[in-house]
Amino acid sequence: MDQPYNPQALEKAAQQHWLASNSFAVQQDDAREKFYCLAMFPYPSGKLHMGHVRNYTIADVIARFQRMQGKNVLQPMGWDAFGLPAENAAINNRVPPAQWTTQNINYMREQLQRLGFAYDWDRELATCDPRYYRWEQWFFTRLFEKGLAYRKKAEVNWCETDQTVLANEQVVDGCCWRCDNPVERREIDQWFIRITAYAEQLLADLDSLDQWPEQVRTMQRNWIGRSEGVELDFALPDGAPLSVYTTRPDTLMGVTYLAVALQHPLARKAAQTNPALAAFIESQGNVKVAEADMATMEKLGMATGLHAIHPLTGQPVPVWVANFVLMSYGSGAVMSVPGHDQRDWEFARRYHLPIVQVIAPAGDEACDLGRAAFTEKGVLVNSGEFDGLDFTRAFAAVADRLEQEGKGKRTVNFRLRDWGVSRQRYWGAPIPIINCDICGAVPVPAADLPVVLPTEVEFEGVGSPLKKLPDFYETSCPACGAPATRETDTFDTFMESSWYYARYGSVHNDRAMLDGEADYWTPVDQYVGGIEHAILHLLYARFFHKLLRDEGLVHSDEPFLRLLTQGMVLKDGAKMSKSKGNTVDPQSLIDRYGADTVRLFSMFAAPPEQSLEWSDSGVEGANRFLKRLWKMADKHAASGPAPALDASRLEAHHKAVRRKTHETIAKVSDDYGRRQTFNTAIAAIMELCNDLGKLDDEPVARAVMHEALHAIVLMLNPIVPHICHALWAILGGQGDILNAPWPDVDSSALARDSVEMVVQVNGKVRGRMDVPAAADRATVEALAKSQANVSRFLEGVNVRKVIVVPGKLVNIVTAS
RNA sequence: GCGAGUGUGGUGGAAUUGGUAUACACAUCAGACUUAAAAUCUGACGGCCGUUUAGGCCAUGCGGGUUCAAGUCCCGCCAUUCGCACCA
Repeated sequence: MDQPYNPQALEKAAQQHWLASNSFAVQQDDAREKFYCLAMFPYPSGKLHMGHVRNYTIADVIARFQRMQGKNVLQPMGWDAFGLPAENAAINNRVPPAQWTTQNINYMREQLQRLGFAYDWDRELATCDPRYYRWEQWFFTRLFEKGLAYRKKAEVNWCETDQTVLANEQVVDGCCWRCDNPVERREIDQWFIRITAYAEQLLADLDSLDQWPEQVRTMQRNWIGRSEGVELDFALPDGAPLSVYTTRPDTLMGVTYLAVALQHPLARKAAQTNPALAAFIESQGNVKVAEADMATMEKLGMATGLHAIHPLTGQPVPVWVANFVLMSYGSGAVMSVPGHDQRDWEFARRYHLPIVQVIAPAGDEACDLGRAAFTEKGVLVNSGEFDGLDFTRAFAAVADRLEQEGKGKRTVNFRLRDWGVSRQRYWGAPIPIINCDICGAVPVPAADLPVVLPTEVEFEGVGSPLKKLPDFYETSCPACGAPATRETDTFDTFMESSWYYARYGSVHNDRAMLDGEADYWTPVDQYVGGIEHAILHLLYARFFHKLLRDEGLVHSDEPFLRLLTQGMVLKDGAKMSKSKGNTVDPQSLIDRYGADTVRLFSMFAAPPEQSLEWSDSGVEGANRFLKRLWKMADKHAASGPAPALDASRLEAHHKAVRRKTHETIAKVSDDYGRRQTFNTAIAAIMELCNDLGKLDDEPVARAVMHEALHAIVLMLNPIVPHICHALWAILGGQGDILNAPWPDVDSSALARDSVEMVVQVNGKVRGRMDVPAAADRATVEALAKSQANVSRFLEGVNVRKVIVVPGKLVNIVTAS
């Protein structure tokens, strides 16, 4: 009795209770609805940062809320354990990546446990564990056998000094981040997975994801980038076709030059006999392999001296090499129409190439080719037989002509490229391929999996350690038995994060990748993670799910039914990062205020999808609220049992508090379940607490208070589970609050005798009035006009109309 | 460069379907308690004008538009954040 709020002690007690009761371990249970709640697993970088705390708190709130709805809730946790930072740490600290990673995992696991997240720790997994990645290796061999995995040459950022491939983030201003020497592009053999074969499905199924944020679906649609166009051939002097893809065949008669990528075979061939061109191509080779850099660099080109024949006019058109043409999109060559494409226009201006108008505005849009390209769709001019056609007809007419003459065909094209999964790095899952001089690339047989990554390695940062380990790479061909070499590239870490959600369901199964239990839990009902993963991770995981489905391992089309993308955590308006020196260590806050305060603040400070501005004084405010709540409940309990509530015998001011209680239950339920705006749920509970503080000590009031406190503790339990665990016991709650049912709204408590309405004159608020809830329109109107400050504005003017929004406002519109 | 967001008091934010702008909290100021401070409790708190009271005008990044009514819808800008395929 009269105990102060002691978060450190009560949080320890609650966590020990959960541990002793094995509270969060779950099994398949067909009697209840299942709910699979998942937050994106962390990379074990060292210690938790505020972004983690926010991410995992959001998911934990949802998981605990759903459990109180009576569902069978799975919430697992694991580690995205492979990746580049472990290699950097190995070089800097001379500690093997595996050891560094394991240490980090052990520390971060303790931090997560201290925050009280309701995880089924029995299902914990780490992607660097051979028991995990062996199934990924097996699955890759299945994809290989199905023709969905293949090898081709692709460009990487290469540092000649360090003899190593650099990630885009390791290239700074065109130079290596470590040795500062210029980086060059280099083509090497790499493994790819045919995501483009699933492009149509990945696009179409976005329509079914109606519980995803619209912005994420839009971004994925744009990323996939389906377009309908025409692939057509210009004829080179030797008769060979130069194939280009265009979405604007209506502008075909306006082509004044062609542009090919630096890597295009034609460019390479021309460079052999043209030293100036060779020098130009060479000079453009140090732009890093990133689309943003390609798109923002200065647009440069050079004529090859070659001309190709226009398929319809028969006229020769000059062929240029241009640094902005992407070899990876379409055929690596484009037809340029400077009159109607702004980039082509700028290039033509720079190099004095002709600009021809073939589209005229259909309406009154401005068109001045001396100032800019006209890029709208319009009506064809200067196009011979096609003159006068609009876009749709011109598209059809030109496409028909090309198809009839065998010079082109209608084509659907995607911006999406196949997924390159090879990494020339050590700390990743080995690609399970054996290279044999006789048989070529041969997948490692299932019986020989996993191909285990050696963890006792010397790590120097120059080249891959695997290439220095004959014990690892020397082997024999599984097909013919001849001496052969094991692949030393490892998988892109997106491979591991693309299917981990499914493996949690069958994490202990060492005979199969996934089983019936994984099928039971999938798809994930609620996925929570950073907005920065809106495209790549989420698209790869959607793709992988379809691959798993087509292998018969799961029986759904999509992995994540509902998605919540959380915003960044900022400090002083900037993203928290070590380099900016504006990080806040969650651990020190937990030590000082307890986990509940940290959880409460991160849920209260902003809606989950928006960025969150960190505030130390805001954390204190959250702590203050918990202290007040504790004191109020403790005082109430100390006064002995409250009398039973008799709703029919409440006075008006008691009735008002009870109405507030049930309005709050209704709002908070909606905020948790439908809106997922936890900040407004907390604000509503705070309002209710403020009202309760004004209640007197009469027995009737204590009954109202008792009902409200029970509801408050239940409603706050998902956010601050430790204090609620303790308060539940103090207030005499039945059983474990984890499993307590969510409070119900008593709709009879919501009834009102009168409502306040606003009165406007010409849209400006001029008064307020209490109106009987049952009043009809005429009564409301008359009452509004009789308000003193309203009638003042109505003197001597005619009322044109009166708008009544029942229960809200009256707007009296006067003739002006 | 392209794609997608965001912008409201001194600060974080609320306003859910076009209907009372600024809920809730932080900070600040004043009061109570205290020898004093902290903690706690109570109150004030967008700007300007008026003030005994009542009230009025302006304000949701900027400029237009639609509407009886716009933070919310439309058009055009500005600033800023995320992503751009080898960071995770």
